[in-house]
Amino acid sequence: MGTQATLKKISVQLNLSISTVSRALKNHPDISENTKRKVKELALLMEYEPNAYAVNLRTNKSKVFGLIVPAISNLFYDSFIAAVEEDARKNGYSLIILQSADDPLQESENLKICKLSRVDGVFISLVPDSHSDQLYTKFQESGIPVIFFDKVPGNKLFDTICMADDEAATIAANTIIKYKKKKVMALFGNPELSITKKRRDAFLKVFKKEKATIKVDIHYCLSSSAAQKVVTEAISKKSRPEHIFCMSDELLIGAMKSINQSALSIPADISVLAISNGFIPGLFKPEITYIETNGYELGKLAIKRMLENMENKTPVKSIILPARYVQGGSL
Amino acid sequence: MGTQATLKKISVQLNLSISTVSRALKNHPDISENTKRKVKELALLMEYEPNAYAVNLRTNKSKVFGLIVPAISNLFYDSFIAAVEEDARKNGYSLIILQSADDPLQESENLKICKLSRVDGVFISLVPDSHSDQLYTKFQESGIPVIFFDKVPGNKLFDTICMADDEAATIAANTIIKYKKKKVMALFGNPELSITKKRRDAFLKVFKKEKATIKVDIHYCLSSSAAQKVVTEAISKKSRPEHIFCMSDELLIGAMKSINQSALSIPADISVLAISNGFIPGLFKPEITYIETNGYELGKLAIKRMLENMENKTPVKSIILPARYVQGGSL
DNA sequence: AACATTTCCGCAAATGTTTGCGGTGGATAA
DNA sequence: TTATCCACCGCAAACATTTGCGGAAATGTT
Repeated sequence: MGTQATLKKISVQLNLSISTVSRALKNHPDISENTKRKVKELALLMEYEPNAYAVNLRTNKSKVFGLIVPAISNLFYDSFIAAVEEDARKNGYSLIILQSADDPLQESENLKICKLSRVDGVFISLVPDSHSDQLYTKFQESGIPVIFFDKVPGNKLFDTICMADDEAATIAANTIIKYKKKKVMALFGNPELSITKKRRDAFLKVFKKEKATIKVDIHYCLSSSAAQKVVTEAISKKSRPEHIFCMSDELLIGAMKSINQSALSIPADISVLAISNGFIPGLFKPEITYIETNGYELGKLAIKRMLENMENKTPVKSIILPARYVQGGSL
Repeated sequence: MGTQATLKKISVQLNLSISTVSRALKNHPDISENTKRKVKELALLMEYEPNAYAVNLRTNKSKVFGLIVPAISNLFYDSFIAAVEEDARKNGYSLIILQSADDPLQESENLKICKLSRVDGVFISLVPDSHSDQLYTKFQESGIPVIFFDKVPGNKLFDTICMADDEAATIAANTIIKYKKKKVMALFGNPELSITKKRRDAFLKVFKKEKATIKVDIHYCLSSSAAQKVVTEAISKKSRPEHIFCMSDELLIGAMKSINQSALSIPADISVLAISNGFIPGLFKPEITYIETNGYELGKLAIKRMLENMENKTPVKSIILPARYVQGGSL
């Protein structure tokens, strides 16, 4: 602490100016090989490390990205974060991670923290009822790229990276039809979220064509336990659903807890299909058939896009990750 | 970007000195209420925000903690991170998160990144075969607290926060004995890890007293799929185990996949007990009985300890979070 | 020998804040 | 009146780095 090496200390030792030392360490062509060597040797010896604060102040760059998610402890987000972190580090960037706890105020707070710590870019997945519009537009205006993923704003004014939500939901619906299920229970998340709307609309659109021979019951559940509750209720009735569709891992977990507590067996008594990150479905017996939403790949795309933006500002873009059908034994 | 508010700009507008503006915003007693008011008003109007880089440079503090884990995408670590993040933010700190990918080199890299970005403190869970000793001792020496959690160094020279590993393993062993299981298969993780050693030793110690009436087969598995493999092999033999113990969620998942693919039913044919974070066991049917290792609570303890260290340096301390037995239906 | 060019390096400003110290003007006390 | 004190404020250094510009010495060119 007391004896941190600085450019100045090196320069004094070698009877050079600070600027020469600085340039020597950066291989500036103005400096002779000889002094470069001497400087570098001493720098190594003194364990010199550039003071990030000073560099940041001078260059007005921090080499840090902000990453805001509703929650870290989530199978989708944690793999997303993992992917972003990997490639960020490879490119000399660090990640400040903030969680909004599904609270719009918290989210605004987090955006402000990003602003204060002057990050070079922001990744964000919005909470329901987000009202942080002015905050992130201000980022954009001041030239700091904001990349939205998963839960994105409705309009087309920003960089967004999403799953192919409609494609996934369409695949799901078509699969259900293909298996000739007539009584379908469909579990969706918070209806305020664009992701929910997209999946629901695409899902229903497919069934609209089926001339009402199929009964589709939509339920909106805000949590895993909520899903468990409605499923328990539904399967206890005599006219219980033949099939349960879950738009997320969270809902799938709730549904499966309910089914596991019942006497019903999958897929004989009731079949199950989900949109999922892929980890959870493999834990059940039988393994659940799902349409994959790959958080890791989404993260890779997001950081790639961010690095592009670091290079040179490109026009706003919407990236969509295609869906993939993974066969299990639940349907 | 071009028009960021600074102390200087405010001071020019009001015909004051920079220092007066600075002090006014900080409620320094030297400044009159009148000027304070004027300064604050203008600051608000101009949307002044202190330049973090400059503050850091001047004060030599960053209000940032580094957090290094083997992997983010992990049910234990992500809840740990979530807990730390919550309380860090409440106290004005941000979190830089780095993953070591079970690679000692990566881990050293991460420590260096923490050093370069001059974090105010470090949380770290070590990878197997970690050789970053010099790195983190250097942190300590330069007055930057390092708090180890979960996977900690063997010696007692550092702040550590762990589960009550021996207690958990002891409870597990005693439970197995209580249920009169005679052929036990025990799955442990990487034997190089102190956490594995602690759990294994405590586990075996209990059985040592049982005069060899119980057969305990220890297996070390480095991954979920490795666990799946050894379990599949074991239960296919005619003298298959009556019970499977898993020291972690990861191993439990592998074991359960194997059992689910077999015709064996739990707990009739084979019983299961795990040490777990608590999320995974609830997904199976029947729910798995487990001894809880609570990542979230561990995180709360870790950040609390860190904040204590920020206040004033206290002597090295080892904190242990007691274990809790949670009854499921698998035993 | 005079001039031009290259090679190598230092000066000083600039980034935005914090903070020790000193200074001014006015009120109060002796 | 002079000394004392307080309330209020500014000067300037310091934090460590980057970078435009200019300049001296060495080398090359006529």
